[in-house]
Amino acid sequence: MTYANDMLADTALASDLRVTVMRLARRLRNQRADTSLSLGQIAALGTLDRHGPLTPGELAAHERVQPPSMTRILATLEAAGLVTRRAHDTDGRQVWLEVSATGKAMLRDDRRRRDAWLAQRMRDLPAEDLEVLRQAAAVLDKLAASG
Amino acid sequence: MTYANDMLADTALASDLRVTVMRLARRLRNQRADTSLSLGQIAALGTLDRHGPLTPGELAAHERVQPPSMTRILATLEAAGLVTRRAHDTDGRQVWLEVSATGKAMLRDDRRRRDAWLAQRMRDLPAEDLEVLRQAAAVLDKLAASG
DNA sequence: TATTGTTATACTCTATAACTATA
DNA sequence: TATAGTTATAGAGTATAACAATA
Repeated sequence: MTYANDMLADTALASDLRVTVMRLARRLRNQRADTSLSLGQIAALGTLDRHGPLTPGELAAHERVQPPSMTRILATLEAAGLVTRRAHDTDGRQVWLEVSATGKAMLRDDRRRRDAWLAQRMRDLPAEDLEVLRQAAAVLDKLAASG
Repeated sequence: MTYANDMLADTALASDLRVTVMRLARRLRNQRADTSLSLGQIAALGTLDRHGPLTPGELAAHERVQPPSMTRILATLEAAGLVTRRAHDTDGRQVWLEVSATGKAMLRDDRRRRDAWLAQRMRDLPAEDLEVLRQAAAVLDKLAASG
């Protein structure tokens, strides 16, 4: 196959890559820790952990859900002791949400299990494949961030 | 942590790669053609297209949903003229499902749009990055298929 | 009696609309 | 009046349980 910077070839590669990425993502998704939390709940918890204290409205915007949906998600997370709320400094209508120590531990555990699954499979790869993955991680990141 | 150094490095790479793959998959997923079909409906149609004539039960097993859920999905796909059914040869209880010409055209269009989005972004990458992606596609495929 | 597929019904998740409290 | 968050209610989507037709 002589690819060069041929547009047709790029489209074929894009097609292959898309199918491959989606397939691997499906495997990784199914590998989630067997907690009682839903995917949306885990996602909200993760976002709150990464982006520091947020108000319910900000968190809803981040997760691309409507405020009432976030209210429900938060009710579950608070009942499980994973998220705490504290008063806003200046605005009595708003609230600040934070991930509790329990919540942080849960996220760490969730990530650890997912990483372990992938790392286990990577151990079966030859060294040159690992080198390819190292370089690919950066390039895939560019793609995900672009546009 | 009593990991060997290379094992630690692999775990870190696994973590990076997992986050990256999931992020790109999310972008690709959101890039779907703006049809009235849901993700589950598109997935069922695609599976039926790839794996030839299937019975509702077989298709449900493939998609990891329960038979009643598949019944509902099929009702929508048939109403839209994307799937047809025909009598089983020997077993009167079973039915064979097939993707109609309209359904095949819809799938082609859906794939074309997704490929176009990714290919467009790949055009902004330097040649050496494309070479990395070419090699990575094969390696990622191994990972997705393993275990 | 077992199996394939459908219908009946319930649960989860998310949405829009209406409400309460602060600004 | 406008905004942040919650409560009320409705619409997808999938599940289990019960049922009809066939093996």
